[in-house]
Amino acid sequence: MPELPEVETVRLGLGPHLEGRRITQITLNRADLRVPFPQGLVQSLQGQVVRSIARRAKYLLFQMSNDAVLIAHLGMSGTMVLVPQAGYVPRTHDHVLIDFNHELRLVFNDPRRFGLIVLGEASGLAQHPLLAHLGPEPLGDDFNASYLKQALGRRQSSIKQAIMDQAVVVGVGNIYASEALFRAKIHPQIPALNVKNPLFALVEAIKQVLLEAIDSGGSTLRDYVRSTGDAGYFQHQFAVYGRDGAPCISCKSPIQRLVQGGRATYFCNNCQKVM
DNA sequence: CGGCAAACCTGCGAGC
DNA sequence: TGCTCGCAGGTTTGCC
Repeated sequence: MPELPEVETVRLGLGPHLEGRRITQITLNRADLRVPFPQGLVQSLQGQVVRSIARRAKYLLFQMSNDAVLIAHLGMSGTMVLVPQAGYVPRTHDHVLIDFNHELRLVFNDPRRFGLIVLGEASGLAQHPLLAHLGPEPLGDDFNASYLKQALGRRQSSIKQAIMDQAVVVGVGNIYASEALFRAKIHPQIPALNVKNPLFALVEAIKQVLLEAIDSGGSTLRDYVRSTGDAGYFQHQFAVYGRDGAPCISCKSPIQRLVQGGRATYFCNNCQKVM
């Protein structure tokens, strides 16, 4: 499900409600998601106060008062929704419940179980195996055209697959890769090393589309909802994603669909020609 | 190291 | 109504 804008929307929704709150109870309704829940997960977190909720790439990082960090990933279909404990109605795939004082309950639901919840430590968190290999944040200053030029300089794979590689830049998934390439007028099948001047436009396109999507609360296609349970609405702004056969918003020629690395890519063959 | 297919898992819509 | 197939916001693994 979630790419950076969706994860960031969840983070922004959870932070004000959970920061400063104490975990009073944790319920694990199964033993694992993509990976087993760590031994000691409950003991490490129970009774601790959430100091802050951060995000790195598509990971949510709950910094606890005891230096433990709850690292959560929503996978393809995960959601984190806050509900009043009293009003909670169990649903299929509610795998983890985290209760806070003042009767708040954080519900982690994930039908496909591609998400994960593990533990890290605040000190040296960047060295955690899940985080160590990640590239720069797309909204930071260190993600810029000169960085991207050196990062892609020897890449034979397509530009679309390259920008979805979390070692190149984090947070860009299948939707926003297509959308950013459309905005930068770059054909998705061009080998990454062949993209020269448009790299500046691509950097700007990635930043813009992610920021606009965050402003819209993310994109809801199937599973994703905000921490309030409400849908995002950036899906109504898609220029190309899921629009194969429909007219390009710029030139009216039909949007094309192809498959790259097993993932659907949408693009305008007329507008996206830049090498 | 690079690139790519397959694997992980459930649900939904399309087509027969 | 009910089956099968294909497809879905991600990441890892194993094979060339």
